[in-house]
Amino acid sequence: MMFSTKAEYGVRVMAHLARRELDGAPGVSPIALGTIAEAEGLPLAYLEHLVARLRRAQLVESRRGAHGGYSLARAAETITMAEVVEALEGEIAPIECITANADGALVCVRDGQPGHDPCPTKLLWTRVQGSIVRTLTQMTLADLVEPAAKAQRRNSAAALRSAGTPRTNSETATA
Amino acid sequence: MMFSTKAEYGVRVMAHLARRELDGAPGVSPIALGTIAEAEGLPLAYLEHLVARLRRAQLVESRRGAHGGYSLARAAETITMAEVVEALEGEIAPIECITANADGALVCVRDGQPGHDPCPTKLLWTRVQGSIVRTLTQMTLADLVEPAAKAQRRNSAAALRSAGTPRTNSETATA
DNA sequence: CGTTATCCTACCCCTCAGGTAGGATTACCC
DNA sequence: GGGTAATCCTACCTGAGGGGTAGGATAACG
Repeated sequence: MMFSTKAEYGVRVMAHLARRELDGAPGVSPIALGTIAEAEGLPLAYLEHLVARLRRAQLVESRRGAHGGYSLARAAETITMAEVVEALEGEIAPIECITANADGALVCVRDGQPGHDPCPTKLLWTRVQGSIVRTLTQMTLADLVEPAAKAQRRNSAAALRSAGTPRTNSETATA
Repeated sequence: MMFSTKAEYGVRVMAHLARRELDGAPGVSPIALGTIAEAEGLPLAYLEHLVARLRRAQLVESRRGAHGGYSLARAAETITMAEVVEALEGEIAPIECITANADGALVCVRDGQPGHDPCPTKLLWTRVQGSIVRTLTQMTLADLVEPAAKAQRRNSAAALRSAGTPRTNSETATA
């Protein structure tokens, strides 16, 4: 596996927060981490570390003390999965030598040594990196949660209006 | 970094073999690993492990004894980078729970537990996996080596025919 | 003031990446 | 056939990092 469980668990926490934000009142009370840990079946003490990264990246906000907890720092539609994964895992790069300088240009650390062409393999890794980052950037937290929330609304409200909601294309799993 | 140096080094070995195949006579003597190790500045003993994986995946062929070495098992145009990376790193999956069953369909190991929707995050990881595999599959070893070989021919033969070779699009680095 | 939560620091175990070492085997060449 | 140059194979080592635990300090309710 290429991403650790940091990304997996952390994304689940973010999804949990986003889902709550769709259901409940918008600015209402934050969710305690213990609640999320229990619901997702993940160890609380470990989630604390992950959520600390999310907080430092200003993706979640915290309220301390009794009735404290976490909530999204911004609307789910404005949070890209690239931000989330990067906050959890660190910079996204397929291998060490590929890095992205300020805005998007991919460079190989061995560039500028005129002796040899930049590693001929650079072409490969830059493409891989580009495709990963593009995929992660195109998808927002809201995209992740929407289908589930829609299904839930369909179940709980039992077809208040059975037709009409336009089909989003976000469930067509890319094979 | 998401791929280890196994992928990085191994790809460089494959590129080295492919480049030699373009230059020299096609079916000529194989290249000793020591030669490659020296040229690429990589430890021989470690490359032996990597090339063993490539051999088991039938991507390279070996000849033992004096004047032995390695050569590509197939033409570079028919070897996709997905094969190479997978031989070196094992199955390509962004996280543990996502795997690809026989032919391309991506499944989450937690699918089929009807209690909860398959992890809502599945949508994210399947997309990431898809984009990585797609990128890796679309590119062949020949694509990697062609630009370098072209530049080299341009330098050494000093414009035998200065025009005519149709432009391949493989150098447009995706930003 | 007690309770409930976030915060922070330190530690721990185990796997695996990354590499070394040393020998067995095979094939060429003189 | 014997030296020699290569692949092959197994075992081992070391450090870093993943995946947690533990315990307490701090803050906000009531």
